[in-house]
Amino acid sequence: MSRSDLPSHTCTIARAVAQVGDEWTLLIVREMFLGTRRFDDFLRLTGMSSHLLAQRLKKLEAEGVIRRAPYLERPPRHEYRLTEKGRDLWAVIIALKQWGDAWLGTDDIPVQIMHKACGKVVRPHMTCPDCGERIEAHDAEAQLSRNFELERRAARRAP
Amino acid sequence: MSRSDLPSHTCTIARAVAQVGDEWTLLIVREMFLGTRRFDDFLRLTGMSSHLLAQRLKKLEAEGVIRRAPYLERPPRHEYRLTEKGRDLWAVIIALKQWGDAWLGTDDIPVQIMHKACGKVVRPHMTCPDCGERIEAHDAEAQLSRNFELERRAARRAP
DNA sequence: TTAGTCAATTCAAAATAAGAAGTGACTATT
DNA sequence: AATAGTCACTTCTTATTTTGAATTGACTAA
Repeated sequence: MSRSDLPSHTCTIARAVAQVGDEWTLLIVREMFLGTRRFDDFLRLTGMSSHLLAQRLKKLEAEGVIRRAPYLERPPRHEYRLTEKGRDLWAVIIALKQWGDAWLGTDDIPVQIMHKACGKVVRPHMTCPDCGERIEAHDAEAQLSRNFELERRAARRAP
Repeated sequence: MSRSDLPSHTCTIARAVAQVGDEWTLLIVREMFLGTRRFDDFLRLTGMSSHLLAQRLKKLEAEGVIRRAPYLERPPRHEYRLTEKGRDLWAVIIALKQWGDAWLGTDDIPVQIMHKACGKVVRPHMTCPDCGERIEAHDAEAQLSRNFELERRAARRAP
């Protein structure tokens, strides 16, 4: 069985994790939501090495999460911006933030979210779109597709 | 400036990322939400190496995200379960799932979420707790604390 | 002329991960 | 009783990544 045949890779969670489930990548995406656009700023604000930053930016661009936008022709300069696919990662970053605030925070909450429509600082949470109630782990049950279920059964049998 | 002084580490998002922002760790947590509890099952269902699995489980236990629960004394056997802190990662995993379904999915959605209260399969999303509206990236504005803002300004100046 | 900015690339050394094999305490099967 | 199998790991060697420092090239500002 090859790596990509594993049930972990049929799963869209696993595929998402393969694209953005990496320490530096998530920090880059956080920076983008805070408005950072330039190579040197990413470097200084995250503390990562330039080598790795260049690599990650290339990967994210190839995946369509960010795009390079030239802002100067001579010398060639450009900035990095989130694509729509990238902006859609907002919920992931916010979920991490809420968890961090709840379990790893101190008295100071470094980043707060203001809902433009309300004008208020809020703590967004996961909601059922059907009944409008907040959903957490114990309110939900995971249902596996037939396909996925079969793959997992096979994987558990064969080592 | 030492690594832990970087503004990336004052930030609760960065701290969350340091604890769980890693490919294999996120896959382990996903497995736990799917009900997996035993070493060998994690191995087979994720495809990771036993070395790395043992290491990650140790780290997650040390951080209080999971706990070892003995279920047999002789031979000593135990399983791994999420703690409350671990279960609180649900929103992170679901946010990743929604993103994966939207941007990396095929026709088959491998994992669906059923809201127990409704009995319906739903796609949870981030909501403003104040007005109850769905929130996405463009509806929100990040506000940095005075402290965090100052740290970032310093980091941008000093390379 | 010298220093500085920006967006990288290059290179050696250190850290981490992969993959295979082995371990120890059992249970189940022949 | 001997052999095979399960579970939860650990150990080992080899390969891959990451770090950290230095360098590059096309400019601008003092």
